[in-house]
Amino acid sequence: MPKSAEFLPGTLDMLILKTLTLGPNHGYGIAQHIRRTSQDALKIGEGSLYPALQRLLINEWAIADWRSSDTGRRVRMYRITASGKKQLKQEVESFDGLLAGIARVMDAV
Amino acid sequence: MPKSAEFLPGTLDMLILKTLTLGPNHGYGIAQHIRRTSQDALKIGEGSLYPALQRLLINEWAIADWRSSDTGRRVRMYRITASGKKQLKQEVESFDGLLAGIARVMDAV
DNA sequence: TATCGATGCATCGATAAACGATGCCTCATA
DNA sequence: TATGAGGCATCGTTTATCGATGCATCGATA
Repeated sequence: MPKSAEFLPGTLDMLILKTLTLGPNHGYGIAQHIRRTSQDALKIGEGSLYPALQRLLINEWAIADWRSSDTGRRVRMYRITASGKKQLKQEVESFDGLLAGIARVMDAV
Repeated sequence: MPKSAEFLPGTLDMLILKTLTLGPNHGYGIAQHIRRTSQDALKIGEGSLYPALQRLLINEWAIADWRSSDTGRRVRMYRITASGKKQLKQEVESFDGLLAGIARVMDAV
């Protein structure tokens, strides 16, 4: 597993993909959205964020293009693909399954 | 994170500690209990199980002693400690917090 | 005008958890 | 007597995450 379980490892891609279903977004914006929406329960560092975004691109679960303002400020906008939506659905199903399993163990008497 | 997310990384110690609150148990028995109770959702391999048990011992969240039958069959029985129960409580709280955060993100519209 | 904090990109090395494979032993049963 | 289940454990590999670092833009404020 991860270096330290700051938050649940393995769920990052899912969270990012979910965020992208709300509309195209850029890295920093995605991280902010996750942090705010989770009410600070999930703080994703940049050292986790950008590698995760690379994974999404490599697997073609998202595409990206650069937007630059006239002043030279550049932003990389990510957009979820159809394949990404399929992947998200699978990850949610798998996550829910694991969660149900964990719940059964944790509730056992 | 882990080599592959066969099940949610970071939850293994919690699951084992929880299992031990049901009574002393040995490695194989713990794994069986988790598998059965989770209805096969969680299958923990031996390459994950024994290192996890070592962690519990090192942190003194559990203690262990060998039981051998007259024939020479040996079993290592694990027992949760008071410190282990405290740790379990903390892990459950942290887990629930993360879960709530994830839920908020995944339910966002 | 200089500085500071937020925004924004990205990489690097370290860490550690989980995994599959492997090896060895006992025991019951087919 | 071979097989499969029960039982212990280790080894090497993989991989995700993390903190630190580096660089640049921008608005506000001191």
